[in-house]
Amino acid sequence: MIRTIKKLQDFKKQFKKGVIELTILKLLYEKDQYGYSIIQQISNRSNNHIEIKDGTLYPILYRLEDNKYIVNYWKTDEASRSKPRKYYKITESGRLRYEDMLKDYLEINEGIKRILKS
Amino acid sequence: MIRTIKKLQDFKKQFKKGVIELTILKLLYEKDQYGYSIIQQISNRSNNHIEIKDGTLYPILYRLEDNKYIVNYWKTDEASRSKPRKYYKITESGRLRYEDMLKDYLEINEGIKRILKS
DNA sequence: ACAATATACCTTGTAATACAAAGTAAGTTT
DNA sequence: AAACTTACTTTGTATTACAAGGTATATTGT
Repeated sequence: MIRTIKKLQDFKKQFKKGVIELTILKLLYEKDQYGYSIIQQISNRSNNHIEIKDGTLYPILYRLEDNKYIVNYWKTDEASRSKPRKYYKITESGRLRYEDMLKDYLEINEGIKRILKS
Repeated sequence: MIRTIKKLQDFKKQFKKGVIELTILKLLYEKDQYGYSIIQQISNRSNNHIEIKDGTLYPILYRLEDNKYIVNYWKTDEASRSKPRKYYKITESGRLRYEDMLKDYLEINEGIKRILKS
């Protein structure tokens, strides 16, 4: 049998699969945000344990938008900037999505915990 | 800008990415097992919250084997069966791999928890 | 004022993952 | 004998996060 040997993926990267979307929805659930700010918040609130790349974030935002979970609008901040930032806002269906995801996440997490202990 | 709209993947499936490997290594860390038994144990110990398909498990086992984290041997059980089963055994490097993965898993998990609460 | 860095957004291509769906064959149950 | 479960295998596919490239404006240091 011929099998090409594949290098195992970095596991931090693996563990992030799926949960990034969950964390993004959570942050937008809390308040409207622009992309760059989401990246920083995820990094800060996770004590720098979770870092996501902008090249990862933006495609996820478009995906969420295509699926009507979020919508965007451009906004120029009063402060000093002249250049507007692209803000994202969660929709009602996005909130439901988040709640469903969270439920499943907690379930899977509970299951894993049970396997890992003992 | 043209983007093909992609349906978002079932999230239970997503959350499993990466952690399946971790749970398999954990079970083999405990004792030698054959493939089918691993599937059942993951299901049982997770209270049926995590179900993996045989078409998912076996390729992972081959992957782990290619990477020298596990080795296999055929064994015929005394009991009654005449057909041998393919047992897998974790290697020393597999144990290290498990410990590294666990560390990262817990770290990511802690980070996510911090983002989700509040 | 100028350079360097940070902010903010975007796109293309790629490797890895879990699964569906198919198959083979030997046990066990009815 | 038929039906079901156990046990292992393979091929093809959708999705995901990222690397690596890009553009352009804003801010900071000297």
